[in-house]
Amino acid sequence: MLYKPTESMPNQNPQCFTCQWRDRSAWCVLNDEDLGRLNSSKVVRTFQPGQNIYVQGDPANGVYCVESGAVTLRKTDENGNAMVVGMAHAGEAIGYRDFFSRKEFMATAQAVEPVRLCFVNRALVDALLRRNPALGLRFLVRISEDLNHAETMMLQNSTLSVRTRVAHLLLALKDRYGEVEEDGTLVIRLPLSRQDIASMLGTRPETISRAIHILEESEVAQFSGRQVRVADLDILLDEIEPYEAFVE
Amino acid sequence: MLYKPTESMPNQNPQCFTCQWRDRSAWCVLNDEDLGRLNSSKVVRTFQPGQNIYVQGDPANGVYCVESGAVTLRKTDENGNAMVVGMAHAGEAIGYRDFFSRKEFMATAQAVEPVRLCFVNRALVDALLRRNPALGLRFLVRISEDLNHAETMMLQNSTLSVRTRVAHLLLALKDRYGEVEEDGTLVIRLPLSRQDIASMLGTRPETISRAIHILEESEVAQFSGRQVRVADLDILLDEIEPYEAFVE
DNA sequence: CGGGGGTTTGAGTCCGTTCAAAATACGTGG
DNA sequence: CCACGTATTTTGAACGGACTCAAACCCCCG
Repeated sequence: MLYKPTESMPNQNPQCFTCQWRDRSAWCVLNDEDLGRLNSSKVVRTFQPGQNIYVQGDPANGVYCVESGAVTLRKTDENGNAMVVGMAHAGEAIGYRDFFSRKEFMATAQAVEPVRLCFVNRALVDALLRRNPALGLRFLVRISEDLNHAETMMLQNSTLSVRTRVAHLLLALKDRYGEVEEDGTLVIRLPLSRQDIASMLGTRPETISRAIHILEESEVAQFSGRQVRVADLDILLDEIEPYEAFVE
Repeated sequence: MLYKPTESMPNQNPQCFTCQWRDRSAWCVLNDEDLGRLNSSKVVRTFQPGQNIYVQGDPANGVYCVESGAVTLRKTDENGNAMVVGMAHAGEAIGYRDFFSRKEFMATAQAVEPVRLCFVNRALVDALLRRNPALGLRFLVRISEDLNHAETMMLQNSTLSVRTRVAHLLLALKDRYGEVEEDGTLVIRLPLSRQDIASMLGTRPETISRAIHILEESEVAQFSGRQVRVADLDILLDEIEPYEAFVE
């Protein structure tokens, strides 16, 4: 699978001032002067699907900011077990958790779509933090949300069936990767392979296949490759609310 | 079970300046003036085992700092499933994650030992953060470590057997709750009930009982109530390193 | 001595895993 | 454009670890 840079990445040298994510990213608190520093010091890099942006164990010498595409964050333990612990999409930063807590990355970031991102080195991040304390608070909010998300996933993984977890994942992906057709059908284009989905839900690819099979039999969703069609969103929602119509 | 306040909490009104955790807590970056503000505004509260310090859903209107005792952090989902997502011990802060990210607590904090802690209200935390940006960075490091820990637990819960997870937990608790006898035996006093251990490892109390039974049969550790005796630490370590002596 | 919550043990079941093979998708080279 | 080799996905069958339900046991306290 080859992607020509000119196709998916028309703008070869994006400017922070005109970045479409400027208002939503953590950097939005910067004034023009500091944004200028960021703009001139950042390094733009591109990655093809499957390529690693950084690897667990690498020195965490900066923060990355996704400009386009999607990224998985994968954690591996000493026995070689691996798991996708999160994703990052356009407009979001990655690597900041490790940047703040450790000297090295505690996860591997891998492109799942063609990715373009900006690298901000440690010296600059430190300088910006000193000049604008609000930036630190921004990251504080981000990481707090990440932590809440991680603990929510932990709870889900140990209390919910794989089938229900797949339903949860579909609902989480629908905002970013879904669109509604004229007849009301929700169509989601999965950014992840079955293997990655399995890894993300803490289970095996075979189990994901079976869960998908059951969801299709139950008329919840139709899968063909990475395309998912959900005719009735309410049926999908029923999957995650077991006791919905429970009347005392 | 009744605890007389005078027994476990001799010092009724601790001063931040003489706090034994002063150098280790996030507040260590404060200068004397700010520490004085903290000292005069903080509210000291005590809790008995089983009592809730705050409940999931409460407005997160401040940060708590554990002065003595131990606390569990328990998260509950909309179906009523609950899980212990973490613990906090003397010298550590709690509630800061929710304080920064949300308007309400995303977990319930419960005393598992008699607890004394200091409450710092939102206005003061905000003021201190403004006056000393380094305080924010301190919390940033803390939360980053929490996040790393949460993701590590996630990985463990979906790749390791309950038996191995119990071994991991013993090793994690030994630093704080263990002591070594003359003959080299490690004795750990568990701060948690079997129910809480199960909840912490994402499983059921019955499964914990069985895992403990097997660990005893395997001569890894002897359990009697909340006391655990580990004769040979290496045997316990073998539990968590499956491929230790693997030679190519 | 008699509750009552927590813990342990037992038996049966289920969900997810494992191992293996077949089917499908995909990128490459002819 | 089609044929081929490889990687991913799906399906099948058997196994196993953890769950559920239930009863017995314990220990702490009243």
